[in-house]
Amino acid sequence: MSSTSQPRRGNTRQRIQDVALELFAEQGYEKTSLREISEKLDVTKAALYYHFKTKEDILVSIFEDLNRPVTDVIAWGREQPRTLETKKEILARYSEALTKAAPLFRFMQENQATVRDLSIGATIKDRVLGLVDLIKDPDAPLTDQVRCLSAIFTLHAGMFGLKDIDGDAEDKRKAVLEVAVDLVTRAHDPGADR
Amino acid sequence: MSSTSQPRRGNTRQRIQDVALELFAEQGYEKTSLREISEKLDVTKAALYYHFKTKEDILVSIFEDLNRPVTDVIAWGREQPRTLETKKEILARYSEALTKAAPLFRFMQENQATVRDLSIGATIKDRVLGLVDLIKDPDAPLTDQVRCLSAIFTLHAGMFGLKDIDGDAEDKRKAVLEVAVDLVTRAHDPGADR
Amino acid sequence: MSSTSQPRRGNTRQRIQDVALELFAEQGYEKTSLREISEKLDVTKAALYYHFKTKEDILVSIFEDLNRPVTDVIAWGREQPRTLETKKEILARYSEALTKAAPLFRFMQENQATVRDLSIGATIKDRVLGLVDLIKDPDAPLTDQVRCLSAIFTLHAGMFGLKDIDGDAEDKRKAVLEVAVDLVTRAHDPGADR
Amino acid sequence: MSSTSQPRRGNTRQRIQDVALELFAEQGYEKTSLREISEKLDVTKAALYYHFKTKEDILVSIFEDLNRPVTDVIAWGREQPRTLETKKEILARYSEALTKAAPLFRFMQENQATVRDLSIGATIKDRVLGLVDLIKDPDAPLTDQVRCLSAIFTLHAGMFGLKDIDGDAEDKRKAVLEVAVDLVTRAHDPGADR
DNA sequence: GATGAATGAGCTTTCATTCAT
DNA sequence: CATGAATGAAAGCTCATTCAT
Repeated sequence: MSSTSQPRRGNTRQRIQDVALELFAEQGYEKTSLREISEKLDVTKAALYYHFKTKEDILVSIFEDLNRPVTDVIAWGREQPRTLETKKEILARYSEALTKAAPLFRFMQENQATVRDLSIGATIKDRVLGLVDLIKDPDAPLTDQVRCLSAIFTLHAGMFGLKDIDGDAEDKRKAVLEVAVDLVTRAHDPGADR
Repeated sequence: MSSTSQPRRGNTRQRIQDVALELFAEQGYEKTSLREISEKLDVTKAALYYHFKTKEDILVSIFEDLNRPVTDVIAWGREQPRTLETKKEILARYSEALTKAAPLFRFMQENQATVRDLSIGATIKDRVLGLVDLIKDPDAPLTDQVRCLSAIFTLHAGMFGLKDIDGDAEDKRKAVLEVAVDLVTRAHDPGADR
Repeated sequence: MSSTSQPRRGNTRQRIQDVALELFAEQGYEKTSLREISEKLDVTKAALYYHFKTKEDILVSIFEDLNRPVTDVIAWGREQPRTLETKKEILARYSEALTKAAPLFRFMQENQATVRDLSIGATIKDRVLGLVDLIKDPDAPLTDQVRCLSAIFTLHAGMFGLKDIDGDAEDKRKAVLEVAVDLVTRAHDPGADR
Repeated sequence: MSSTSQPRRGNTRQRIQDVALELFAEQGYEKTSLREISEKLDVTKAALYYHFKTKEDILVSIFEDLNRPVTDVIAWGREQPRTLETKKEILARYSEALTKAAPLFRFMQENQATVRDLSIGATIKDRVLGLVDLIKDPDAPLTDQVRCLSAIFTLHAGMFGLKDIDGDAEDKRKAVLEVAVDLVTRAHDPGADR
């Protein structure tokens, strides 16, 4: 009586999150139905409702779990002096955080319209804005402010836009980080090399 | 004779496209129903089907109309010498094209997951790749290739990521373009100032 | 100015009937839409409404045109003496009428449920009953009455049920007729060869 | 505890099949909507989709359940010697099978055009052809092959074509069977009484 | 003799969600 | 810890039909 069936431990909640994220990232949030998730898990739809209150709640819980590292980076950044060194370190940590929870961030990137008016929407926006604020100087020339924004978006873009360039994944990540760091450096210390 | 039950003018097709794009951009493709579109136009859903074969077809038709300028930029770029001047001009033209059809590109940015497996998905990917190819040198160091990618994505990001920075819209556009040009310049002529 | 387009004569009504019957027989009445008919004819749906009042009206008109021969057979039969010779002749004429308007009768055979509550439904039933009445003797033993019914249905079945038997179409028709005649003969003159 | 809002018994699936078959037979497949079925059952349309994947699936499930006896007759026939006795027995068993699932077969008879391109279409054709093959000799004269076909169609026709002849239902069935047997007998042993 | 534009009703299907067991 | 059965709402889509031009 202990064969064929699933690993009967209390890890169902986790499994739901895993499968859900996989499908959300692959197909988008709206196009993924609870039926699909439950079938892939070989449980009933009702089982999902035992573990989560709504479909949105599944996504929120995933987000809350995986977004922690990013929150941490921001929290950490807020307590550091606003030096160039700090900014570089923020980028490095953010890059790493993104990489670790790549499927979630890919999902968020590709489902902005959906995510925007879900409850996490505001959170996400705040997060990115918080990051940018740590890096850019509101009194700097517009161009330099754009550079900082661009640095963050470069990290984002680096996660998906490089599939068609060949090279080792880690190498690519480093190159992306380097470009971002470069942008922020130029923004931080304008005139340095122009 | 200009009131109640407006006299079926011949511009319905255009009006459908306008309203649809507006709603698609605002709420996302999936969350915009044909009922919503038709109600806003004060026609029946069936009327939409007189003008378009499917919901997707509405989007495709909008895309085909508004994407033309971008196609043109790529076509033009392909026939120019691959000089730095050309690259700058491409960025400038692309920036302008994006601005002119901002709602469409905002929509595409925020609905990537959806758009990906619609029929226009491939077209879009090709378009961006085509642009990047015009700008980057496949034999350049990875970092410089990333710079080119980053330049394009900076233009994209500039359309929505700057709402929280104040300043005149046109000023911002120029700043964004300047950063993009700078990135490409550094990629084109590496070592210049490092 | 007289090339590419359709044979611009006033034969549209006829062409509609032809195409409609073809599609009705092929796909069934309900599954054939007016859009399909009009597209195949390269006219608009509205054009169909110029020539016919409703979809049903198209079918009715076809029926009225093609059913005439059968009506004639019955009318003729009613004025003949009720001899075996007459019955044989009725079967022969009916067989011929069926063959000539095969698509219509195939259609009616395969769409009984539909046709039943169309306005022609009653007509059709009357027609078959009328035929059977000409052939069977209401006072004959049940078995012989069934033989007469069977004779008629054999003619019907012969139109479609023989596709998997090989042989010349006309040969098959004759064989079918022979069996039908035989059935009626046995019913007419019971005990003859038993 | 037996009134209002009946206590969701476990027989809903069966009830759906019953009501569906009733309506399909009465009005035809296309003209019967799921709304109609669900209203007659006092459940929602969505409930139907809990039990069946599609409208077609409802029909298929009915067919699979009720067609079994016919399949059995053919299977049985295939293992018997091809004697006249066997053939008679096949007809008898087939007649009985038809009678027991009369509504289904009435439906199939009257909705051939519809059923033809549903997934059961091929099955049905094979079934009739299988039966005919058990009875007719492919080397016999064409007329005798027709007799066999006619025998089978006589059984079919007997189910609906006799409503206007009075007499006890079982008597009529026997008469029909007798005529069919007679046809096959004459086909099996040609020349006997001609 | 036809078309262009539209409608109203209806269809099959899908979805997130609920709740008694 | 989960299921079986069901719901209410809505979606995308198709159809026969109408009517001014």
